[in-house]
Amino acid sequence: MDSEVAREQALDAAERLFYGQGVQAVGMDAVRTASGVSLKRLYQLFPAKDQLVEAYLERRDLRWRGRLAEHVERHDDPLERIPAVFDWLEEWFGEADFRGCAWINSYGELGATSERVVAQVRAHKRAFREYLAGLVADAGLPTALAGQLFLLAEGAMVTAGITGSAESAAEARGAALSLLRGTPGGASAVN
Amino acid sequence: MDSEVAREQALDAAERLFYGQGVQAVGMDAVRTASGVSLKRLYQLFPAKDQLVEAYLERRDLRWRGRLAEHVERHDDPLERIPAVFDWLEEWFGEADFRGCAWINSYGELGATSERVVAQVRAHKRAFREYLAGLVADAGLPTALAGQLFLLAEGAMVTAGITGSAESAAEARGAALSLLRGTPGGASAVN
DNA sequence: TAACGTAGAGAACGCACGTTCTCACGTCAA
DNA sequence: TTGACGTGAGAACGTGCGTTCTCTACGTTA
Repeated sequence: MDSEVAREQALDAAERLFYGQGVQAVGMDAVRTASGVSLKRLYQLFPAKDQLVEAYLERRDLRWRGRLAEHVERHDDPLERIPAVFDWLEEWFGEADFRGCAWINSYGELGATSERVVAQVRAHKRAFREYLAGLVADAGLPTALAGQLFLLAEGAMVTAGITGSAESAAEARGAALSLLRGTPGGASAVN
Repeated sequence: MDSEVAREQALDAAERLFYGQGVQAVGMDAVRTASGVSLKRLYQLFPAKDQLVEAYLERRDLRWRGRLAEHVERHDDPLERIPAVFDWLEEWFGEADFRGCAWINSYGELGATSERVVAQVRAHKRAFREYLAGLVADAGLPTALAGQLFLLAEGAMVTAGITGSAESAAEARGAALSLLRGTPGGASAVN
C-alpha cells in the first residue's frame, strides 16, 4: 500500500474517531481497525499518538478554513461576507456529527498535557481570527470589530457544542449585525 | 475524621488537581495523597471517580456564581451591572491558576463519555445564562440581549483559556457596551 | 529456484489507573 | 478486658492502552 494513501486513510479514521469520541477515548488499535492501516505502518507514519493527533488537527484546520472561505466568498459584497461567516457556522452546527469545535475540545482534553496540541489550537484560532480581521478590513470597518466578531463566533461554537443546538449561530449573527450597524462606516444596509 | 471534613478536603484537592491538570490526567491516588483522605474513605464518599468529578463541578458552580454575583452586586445601577460581569471575568482570567473555564474544559475532555459531566456542564451554563437574563431584565433591556452577552462571555472565557491572556475580557466588554448602546432603552450613559 | 526484505496480523510487554482487598491498629460498648 | 467495628496505609487485581516484537506470507531479484 502506498504510503501517501495509508497516511490519508489513517488520518481519515483518526479524525472521525478523535472528533466523535474524544482523543483519549480512542486507542491506536481502534485507529488501526477503522483505517485498515497496520500498527507497524501507523507508527512509521506517526511515531507517537501525539503526532497523529497533531496531524489530525493540522489537516482539519486546512479543511475547516477552506470550507469557511469557500462559503464566505460566494458573496461579493464585503459587507455581506461578515454575516455569511455566521451562516456557515449555523450550517456546520447542524451537521449530524457536529460535536463542538475540535480545537476547543482538544484543548480541554489535552491542553494541560500536550504542547503539540496547544500549539495546534493556538495556531488554528489565530488563523481564524486573522481571517476575520481580513474580512473586516476589506469591508472598511474598524479593526477592533474583528476581535469582537471572533469572540461571538467562539461563544457560538462552544455553546452549540454544549447544548447540541444550532441556534447560537443565529444569536451571534444578530449580535454581529448590531455591532456592524453601530459602527462608523458601518452597514445599515446589511439585512 | 469527620465525614463532612473529609468530603471538603477531598473536594478541595480534586478541584485543584482536576482543574489544573485535567480530570483524566489525575488519578484517584493523587487525590488521596493531596487530600489526606484514604482511598477507602474516598470511595465511601464518592462511589466512583465520575461522581467525584460531578461533585467537584457542582461545588465549583456554586462558588463561581457566588463570586460573580458578589462582584456584580457591588453596583447598584442595573445598567452598570452588565459591564461589571466582564470586569469580573477579567479579574478571573488574571488569576495565577487560571486555565480556562472548568466546564468547557470538562466538556471537551468528558463530553463524549460521561453523562454526569454533560449534565453538570449544561446546568452550569444554563444558570449563568439565566443570571445574565436577570441582569438584562432588571436593566429594562430587551430579552434578546442576554443571549448575545452570554456568547460574548463564553467566547472570552474560551479565548482567555487558549491564549493565556486576559485581554479577551476587555474586548468582550467593549462589544457588550456597543450592544447596550445600540439598543432601544439602551444605555448611552454607561461609560 | 532460493534467499532476502518487507508488510500485515496480532501477540506481548510495561505501565498507569480505577477499584477492591488485606491487615494491623485504635476505639468504644458490654 | 474483650471483641466487634471502623479506619488508614497501601498492596493487589483487572483492565486498557501505547508501543514494540514475533511470526508468517509474499513479492522481488540473482
